[in-house]
Amino acid sequence: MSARQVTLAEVAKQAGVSLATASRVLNGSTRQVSEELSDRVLRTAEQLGYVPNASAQALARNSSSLVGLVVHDITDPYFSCIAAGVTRVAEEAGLVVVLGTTGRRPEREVELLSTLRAHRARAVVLAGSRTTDRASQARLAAEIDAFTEQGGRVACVSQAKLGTDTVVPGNRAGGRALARALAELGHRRFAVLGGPAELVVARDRLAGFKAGLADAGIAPPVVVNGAFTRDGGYEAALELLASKSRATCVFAVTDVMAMGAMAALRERGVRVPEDMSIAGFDDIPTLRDTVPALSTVRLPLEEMGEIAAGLVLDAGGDEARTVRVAGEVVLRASTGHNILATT
Amino acid sequence: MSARQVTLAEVAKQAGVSLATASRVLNGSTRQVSEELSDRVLRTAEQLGYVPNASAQALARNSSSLVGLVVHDITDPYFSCIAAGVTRVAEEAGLVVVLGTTGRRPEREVELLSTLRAHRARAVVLAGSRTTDRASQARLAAEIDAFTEQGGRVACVSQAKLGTDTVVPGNRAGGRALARALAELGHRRFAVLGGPAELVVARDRLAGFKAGLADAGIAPPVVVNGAFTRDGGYEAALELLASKSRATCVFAVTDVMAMGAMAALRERGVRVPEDMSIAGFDDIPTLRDTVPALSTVRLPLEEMGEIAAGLVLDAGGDEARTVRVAGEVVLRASTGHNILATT
DNA sequence: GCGTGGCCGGAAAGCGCTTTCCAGCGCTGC
DNA sequence: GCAGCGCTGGAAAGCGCTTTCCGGCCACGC
Repeated sequence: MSARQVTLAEVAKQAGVSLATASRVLNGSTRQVSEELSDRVLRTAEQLGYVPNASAQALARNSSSLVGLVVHDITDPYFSCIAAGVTRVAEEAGLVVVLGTTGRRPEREVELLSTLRAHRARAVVLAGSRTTDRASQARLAAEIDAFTEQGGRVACVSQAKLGTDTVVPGNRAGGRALARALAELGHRRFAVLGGPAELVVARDRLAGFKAGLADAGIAPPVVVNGAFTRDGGYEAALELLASKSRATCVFAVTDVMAMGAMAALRERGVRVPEDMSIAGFDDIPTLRDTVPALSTVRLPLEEMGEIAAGLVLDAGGDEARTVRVAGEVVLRASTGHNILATT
Repeated sequence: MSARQVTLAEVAKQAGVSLATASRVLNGSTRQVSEELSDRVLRTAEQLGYVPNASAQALARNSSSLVGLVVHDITDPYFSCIAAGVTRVAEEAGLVVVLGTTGRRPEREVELLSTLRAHRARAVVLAGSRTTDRASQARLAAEIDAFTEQGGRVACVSQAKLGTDTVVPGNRAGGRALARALAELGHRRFAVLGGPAELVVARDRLAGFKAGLADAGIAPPVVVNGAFTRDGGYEAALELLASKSRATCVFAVTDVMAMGAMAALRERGVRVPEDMSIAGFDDIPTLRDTVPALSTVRLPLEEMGEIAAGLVLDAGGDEARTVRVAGEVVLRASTGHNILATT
């Protein structure tokens, strides 16, 4: 088996031209080749089923057609939406997407970046969330530097890294707007199911939410932290219930967490929104059909992926660009009016 | 900027050894190198921040560390779960996953395979569903042949392609078991929201379901075809309602379609399960918290991805292996007893 | 004491492609 | 009529690595 691969040399020989000519025909260099030879080469290439060896090209050109995409968990709809945006843009540009998953371990992010560097990836989109841990931050920054030094470009989604292009969702503003909208529904006592304390995204959303409450002259919320996952939301909600909090409305910093929280409430016989209103963040498409429909802050996730890919693919100047995308509050059935509203 | 990349040659020179020795140290060849030199090389490599050029390695070794993964839509939880399984196994094996999305266009699948071939990918997992269209089948088969000829391995999920390893979920058996289980709830008139007629997966599930009904002595279901997506389910359900079918239970061949269908029913004021029972297929984890909880046939999606990756990564013999994974009927709240059950 | 292996280092030949450089040729312009 | 230019084709030098092959060294055995 394993009929050896057709090489450019074979095509050239078969077509009776030099290696150089064949190469020029088959990849559109700046140089012209007469139509006759060009035709001949094209035809023989076709006939022999020639496929260029991407590694050899990458080596000779010193640049590959790989684009990295680093996410925590491709199963999480948040990331898969972003991934969809990134792949669409990359594929249109004729590039190939390398998917790396970190499982939320910072060191894995560094490893992946290093691997991507080994492959001379042209660019990489970091979609994971930034943590506040100093040490891993520093290692990541070093790796990013190495990557850019080598000529690669890096863009981040939602984590402003020094010197990289970034797509920044309005986490803070979204949280704030949501808090106000919920206050307008008459709620006065809030709880928040926050993500891990060290996650910047979670902190921003929480901070915005608190600010919004303050705007409305409402006391700060009870905050229960949990993992940034469905189960995290579930556990945090149970904890909240156990704490006998008197909150009438709970904000889960993520739709996925909100789903977990709703499951917990349901199990405990707490009705949504009658007994408790709940809101999330992200507006995950897959979850739009749930009952009761989840109030949330909509983020254009796929578009964010596209923007990130766009940033990272067109060279751009030297300085880091930042694209802000706004979140839009969407109130649905999971949040009701609080009839008991007092001052 | 762009401090040029550290090469093996530089490391070797700096360490005062030959290129060969440096290479042997830094990638564990069969040959031994004295501890002294080895240490020296390791140290300088570390010091200089040496990262091997993967393209050059791939070229020299004539094999890369890339594994392809082809899906229709990474946003679809079905695929993202499989993707998670594949990436986990691949990353453990020190390989890098290239993600390609087809947008359900068969020709795109062929293109991707060809790109993967150009990159000398070591293996590829095809997770897309097979269609019955002759022409695209043939082109795909040709491309697969070319890929394997070149030494790459191919595995498919749920589509038995000639000569490739395959992970086959029990679509037929699952559909059949589901039909029987629903019949036992007393339902006698069924409808099916089938996927596109040319999708083998959809057909198998439908065929199994029909067989199950036949087992129970029940008349064949009304079948409405729609796209293999949430919207497809939504549309199909509307169409079903418009047809004034008297079905008391509807089977959507996919959980995602079932979600769309439930949305349609809800909009039309049809209660689930009181007025209409509904069941899906796949048991998508993200959808497990929906209300009413969806009855379905559970497939171990991540595991299927892992198995596929495992098949494609360990060489195996020459003949195609097939691993069957069973679906498990899970009845939840979306299917109720049919109290009006007659014969 | 010398022949014979076994080991380890290094030189060098690729891997398949790109790209520079040079040679040849037909034109134009004076 | 010839210098000079622009254009096309080919030879060849890499790109950074792996791996074969060879040569030198040491240890061992007779």
